[in-house]
Amino acid sequence: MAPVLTNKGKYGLKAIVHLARLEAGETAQVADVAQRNNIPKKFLDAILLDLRNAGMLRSKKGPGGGYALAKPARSIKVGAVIRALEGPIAPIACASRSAFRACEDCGDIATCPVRSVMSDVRDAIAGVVDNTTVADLVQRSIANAPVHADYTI
Amino acid sequence: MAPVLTNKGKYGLKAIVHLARLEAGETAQVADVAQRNNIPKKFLDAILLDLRNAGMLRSKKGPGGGYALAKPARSIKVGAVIRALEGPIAPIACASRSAFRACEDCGDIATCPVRSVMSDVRDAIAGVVDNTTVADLVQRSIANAPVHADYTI
DNA sequence: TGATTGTCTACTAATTTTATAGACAATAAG
DNA sequence: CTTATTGTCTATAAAATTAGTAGACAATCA
Repeated sequence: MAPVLTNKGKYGLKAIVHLARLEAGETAQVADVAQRNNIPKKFLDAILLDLRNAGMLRSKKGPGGGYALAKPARSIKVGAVIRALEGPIAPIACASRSAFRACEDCGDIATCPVRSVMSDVRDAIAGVVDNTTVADLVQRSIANAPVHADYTI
Repeated sequence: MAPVLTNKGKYGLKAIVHLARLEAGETAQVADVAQRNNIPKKFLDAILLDLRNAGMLRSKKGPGGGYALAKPARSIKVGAVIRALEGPIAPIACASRSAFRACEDCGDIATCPVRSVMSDVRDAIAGVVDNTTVADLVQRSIANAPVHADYTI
């Protein structure tokens, strides 16, 4: 299959997890997030801007500025991040709820078997990404880490 | 998201459902399958060839030739069709079982939260496409069709 | 032998992804 | 109020992928 999650979405998820791991009130600069996660800085600029415009991040310009979450990590769904950066999650437009569009080659939507199974796929994907939050991702990355990982060289 | 199911996969599914609706022993020519499903003929050539090489279809050249299923529709999984035409179903290579590949920007696969949630998505997608057969698609397209559809003008 | 139908390679066009460049805007510090 | 810093935004370009086409070739049947 064609990639569902492009670099844009991957970088965005990594970045928002990075921000979710900051202490309360703390901010991080784009350059720092980019360097620590091996993300091209200019590309990350555009990504964080999208997430900010979607209401998930807040930002501050000037010296000491940077980015932070705009709301609690547990209230930010992975699906919202992906939709903000990549658009609808449906594998094909005719199976999308938010951006339905019929195929030009489709004779009858009601009887199209491709649409039927891809609707099921859409629901299955949504079932995962809309029931997983950024807070869950933070917890998993910690849970999977070796003990004392922070203290190794 | 980037499209998961490209035209290639969509056309392939439509074509194999078309073939599954033939009567036992019957074959269909590429030109006919293409015309009836609004698929570019030359493009469909390549698609059916892929499905044939994957062992799902059999073909016969020359006058009276054509394509037919190589095995019962209930034994052909939608997932197999998609994998044959589009490759692995995982949204990202690091979450693939059949074609795993680590991201270049990834520091540690074990703690990567993106990989974690995308593995769940992969499993969710596989849960649908590997539990749906071409026979199921045929049945749905019939079940959803209006009564006597075959007799309307 | 000739018409028909699938097989296969090579190629091109269109679209999407992945960035990069550079001007601009806001803010803090001196 | 000037300067350095950091985010904002538009425009553009390179690379990769998808979508489709062209045309020669191979097998089969009448």
